[in-house]
Amino acid sequence: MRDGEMTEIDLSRALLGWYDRHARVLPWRIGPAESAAGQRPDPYRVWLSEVMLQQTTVAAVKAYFERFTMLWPTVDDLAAAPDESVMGEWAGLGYYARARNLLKCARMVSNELGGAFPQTREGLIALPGIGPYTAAAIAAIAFDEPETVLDGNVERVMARLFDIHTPLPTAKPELMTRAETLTPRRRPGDHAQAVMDLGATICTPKSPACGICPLRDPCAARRAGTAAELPKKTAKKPKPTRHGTIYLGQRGDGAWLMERRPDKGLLGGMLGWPGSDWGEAAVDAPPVAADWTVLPGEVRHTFTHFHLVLSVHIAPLPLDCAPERGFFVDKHAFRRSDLPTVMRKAFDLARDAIKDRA
DNA sequence: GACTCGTGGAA
DNA sequence: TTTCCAAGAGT
Repeated sequence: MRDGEMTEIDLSRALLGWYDRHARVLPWRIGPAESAAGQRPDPYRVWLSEVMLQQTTVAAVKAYFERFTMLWPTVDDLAAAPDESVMGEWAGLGYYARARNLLKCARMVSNELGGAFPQTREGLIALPGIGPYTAAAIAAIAFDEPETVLDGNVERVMARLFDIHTPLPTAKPELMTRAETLTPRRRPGDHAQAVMDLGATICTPKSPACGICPLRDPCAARRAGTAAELPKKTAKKPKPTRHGTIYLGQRGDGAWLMERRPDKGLLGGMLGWPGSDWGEAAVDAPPVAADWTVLPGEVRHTFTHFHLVLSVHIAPLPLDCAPERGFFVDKHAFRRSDLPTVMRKAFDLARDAIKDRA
């Protein structure tokens, strides 16, 4: 079949037919049969999943989604939760501004909107943490509004389907236009999820499974043999390496000296160990005078835009210790799982060193 | 438009 | 080991 013989309606129909048979079963979804029959998923669960899924894999999100909905089944429950609880439960998932905005958004919906999410893209995008993609996704999936989502999956599928070689992000408007032409008036929510499922399971970044793709016939890139090299992307800058020092001090009663990081910036709002700034070289900056010991080895961690090497120092602290910065977290209140990953790595290094010494 | 902002799995 | 990258948003 040639390109011109398949209309947008044909493409959309082929995709929905595939979705009806192969839709992934996910905790925040209803099935395609229920959706086609007019049922809708819980907007709270759709919103929560979409925020968690921003730049994050389905595999990583599942456990967090289950835990959040167990602790806070409704948006009102989440709105009433203490900041530290939500940040602690988000720890390890990354991009912590999402958690801060999640709480802001939940409290706006609960306190100002009567606990009901806006049903339109315009209403949703006005809320914190909800951008162009997420607003369209919630409107389409939760309310079956005829909105078009454009995420990494959709970009890849469109670039291949229409053999577009313009590099991202320049190509975004063009890809959006293409995606819009495929969005059907019936079942736009299922259509959105169908394109994303296709991108996640068939039209994958590396070695796409074109042989079993429902759109293999109309796909221009497959015909041209360029599918695997699309979409084109502009080259990224190399990551510099930064160095720093952090301090794990433990009082005789087992309490740890910790600090809450400021809301703005890296790991904003998260619990962590006090330390130096991170720069060209590691500098000494203990939070309190004590007998600090440098641990052998180091913590290595890579963030989005730099590598980090941390020197870890430990010290026993007196019961009457009065540090300039931070506060003590009681031995029984301390939870490793409340920490972002880089802070967990430092804790593990210190824990092992203390264990080996004993 | 350019930067910032996490993490873990796959190749 | 390094690179890529996953349902992006905020500044």
